[in-house]
Amino acid sequence: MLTSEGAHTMEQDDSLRGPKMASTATSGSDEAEMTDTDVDMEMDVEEADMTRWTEAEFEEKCTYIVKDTAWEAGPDSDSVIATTTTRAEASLPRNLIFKHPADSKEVVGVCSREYIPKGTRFGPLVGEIYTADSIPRDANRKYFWRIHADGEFHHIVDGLDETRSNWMRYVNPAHSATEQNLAACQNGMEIYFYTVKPVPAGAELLVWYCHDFARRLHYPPSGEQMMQKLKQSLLEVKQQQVSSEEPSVEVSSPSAVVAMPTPPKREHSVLSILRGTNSTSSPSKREPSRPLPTRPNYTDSPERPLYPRALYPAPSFRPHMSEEFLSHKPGQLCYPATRSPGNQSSATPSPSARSSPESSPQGSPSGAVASQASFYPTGLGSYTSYSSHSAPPSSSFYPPGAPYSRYLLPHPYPLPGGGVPTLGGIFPRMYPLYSGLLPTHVPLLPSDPATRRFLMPEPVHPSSISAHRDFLLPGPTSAFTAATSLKDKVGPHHPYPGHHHLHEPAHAPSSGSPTAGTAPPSERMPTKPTSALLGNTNEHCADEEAINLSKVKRGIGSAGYKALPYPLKKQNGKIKYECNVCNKTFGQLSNLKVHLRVHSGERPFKCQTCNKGFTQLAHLQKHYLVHTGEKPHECQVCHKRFSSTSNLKTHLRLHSGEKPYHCKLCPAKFTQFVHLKLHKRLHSRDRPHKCPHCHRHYIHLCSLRLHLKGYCLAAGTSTGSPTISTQAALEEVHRANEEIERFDVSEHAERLEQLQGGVEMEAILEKQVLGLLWSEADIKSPHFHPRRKGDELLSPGYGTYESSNETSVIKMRHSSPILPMNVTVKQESEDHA
DNA sequence: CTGGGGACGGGGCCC
DNA sequence: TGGGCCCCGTCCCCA
Repeated sequence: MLTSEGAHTMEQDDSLRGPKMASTATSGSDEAEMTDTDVDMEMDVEEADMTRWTEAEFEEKCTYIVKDTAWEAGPDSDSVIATTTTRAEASLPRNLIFKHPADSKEVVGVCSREYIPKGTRFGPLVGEIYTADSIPRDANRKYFWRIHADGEFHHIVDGLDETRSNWMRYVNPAHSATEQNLAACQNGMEIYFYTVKPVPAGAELLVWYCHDFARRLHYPPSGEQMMQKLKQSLLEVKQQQVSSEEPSVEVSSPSAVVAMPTPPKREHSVLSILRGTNSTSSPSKREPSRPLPTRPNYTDSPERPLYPRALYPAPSFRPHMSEEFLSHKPGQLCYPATRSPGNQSSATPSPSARSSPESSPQGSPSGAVASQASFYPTGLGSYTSYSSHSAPPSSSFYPPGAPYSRYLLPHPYPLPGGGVPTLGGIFPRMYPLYSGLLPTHVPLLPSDPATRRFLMPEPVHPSSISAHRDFLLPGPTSAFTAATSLKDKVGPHHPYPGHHHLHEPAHAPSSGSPTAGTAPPSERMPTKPTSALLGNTNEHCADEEAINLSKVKRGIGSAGYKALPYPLKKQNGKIKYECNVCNKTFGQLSNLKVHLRVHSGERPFKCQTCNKGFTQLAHLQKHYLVHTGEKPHECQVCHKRFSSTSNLKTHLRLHSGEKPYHCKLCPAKFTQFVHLKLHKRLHSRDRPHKCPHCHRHYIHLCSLRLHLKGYCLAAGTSTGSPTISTQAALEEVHRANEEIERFDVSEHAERLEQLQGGVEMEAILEKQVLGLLWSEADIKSPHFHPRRKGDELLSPGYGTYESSNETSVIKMRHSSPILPMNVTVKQESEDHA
């Protein structure tokens, strides 16, 4: 989608709109309760160079909180989730997505599903807690995170065990300040990751310590410096021809983890890495819980430098999202719940390459190169090959034309020059040290004001004001869609508000749903829509809300800051949620979310038997009766059975004799609307007198002439029609035409035509058919019922002209408001013609 | 053409 | 908030 012509559509722009936009909108809202200070603070976040922030500042100023997806099923639970995924994977917030290598479901990184604003907090990091005394002697320290209290070491949070840690363990370390988008901070006794820059959709989350944290651990303030440091060390080691049997140093205390420059035990020799060969040692020895995966070896060339994959990406390289992602199986995207335990065994080569900056960043170069996938000994210092690939533009996840490509709203994020990031442009960011070897002309992140403006346009809809950043309620698909109103997101070029959402496969239902039983384990019937991909529209857990942390901490009532992801209206004192596409309003947000699937085309509920998709689970469940043949609804009169209540109700009309669909042109009545529609065709046949301006045609010329006497909207002023400017006036004209139609099919028109009347006659006709309807004298009368049965609208000479529609009491006016129309039977409308 | 039924979409409301 | 249930409406097919 890099070449998509829609690269600059509003949707994309809007999708990248950040907190600044939202807060700006908020500040101008009537509903806004933000103080100037609040706004300033948020502006601070937007403008600030967060790399210099203290941990306290992160905690105080950052605006959004994204919590983990609830982990309700314990490891011993019988739930589907528990049996198919680990806690670490299941905890992934929905606005994030795992990165997988090809042909493997191993998690090798974490990417954003969509735009994530600057100042977003993830966490806290979850893992096993070790005190200085409880650290296992043989502990793998690659996922260690040190917690300090009062300047002293307090305990370790170990993210090694996927069943006891959360998704944050999978976040790869940042090579440099350029690519770093997360800063790890300790707030209280917890570790959090804060976005230090806006994260475009599809970008990989790459973390490095915040200043305070790094200083506390005696680490370089940036991954770049760490890289340089390690690179230098590596060269030294190389010169010394360190053997692969280099003894490792066991670290026996947490402090040693930090202070000691000695790396933990390695399995890969420096030599082997330099040769681009794998260590002969078994990966599983080193990483029992995460065996080495089998994956393409891009480093088998001895000529390749430390970043072989960066420099020599395979021609067929593409970011390794899940297979499902690439194969566009909506039901099996990288959703934690769909993961099977078996897949997890194919772990990445170096789990340490993951999220733990604590493990032993200061490890020796030998450690850094011990694994081809790990240039840093452990933790943040470890760089896996996969992490090197980092996050591609979202479009890279979806081949052009892929069914899901259109669901990625932020596709290629727009660039100032109108271009989009290319693969070549990605590598410099991923591999800053070697960026000189790759095209660097395409910036990847907005660093200049112009770009920022481009990526974060001002709000376009006043109602988006409500979607300020203080409280980000998850949108249909993501925690961050709430940051902007849906209307903003949709934009003029984007009729599908939910398209930026990935179809998130849902976990299988635990209930005895009729559809559940037939689906194979791998293709269980979803119980939750995706998207938000909408949203995954999806269907967000309450804990997935992004909350304005700063407001909360300031003790400001949350109610006044609750932002709504959709434009609001107040009707009769009740809040209504308005669809930005069709302007329909809904009393409940959930209804709107479901409704939005109509526009997005999202059909997250798929029948496993016939693969048909549905927007609602209930529809799928009803549909399934087709396959089972079940007809749960029985007619109590004839005991005939039906699959739906709707059809039973229609059927019951046969017994009751009810025919609610009346033809307005003749006495015909029907039990079903469709029958009325078909019937109506009869009335439209053999009408030779067609209006030259609109679709109407009449049996009699006099009817056409009457229609042309100011009642043809299409004719406009050329025929003397008044300019119709109000809805009420339109309705009046519409009803007038209905009256003309009724007259046209009546026998009175037949007789009138034979009279060959002149202009004077036509005037009389108009007055008779229409004029009386809105005579001021009659309007003034509260008892005016021109179409009341038995009334004679036409002069005695024309006999009685009576509409077949007895209840269509038309009350017209020239300027006074239209009186209510009593309709007791269902009438076909013009739209149905 | 009319009548009957099947299937499905959309939305409201309640929990 | 999201799921479940219910209802209405619509389209299609067939006798």
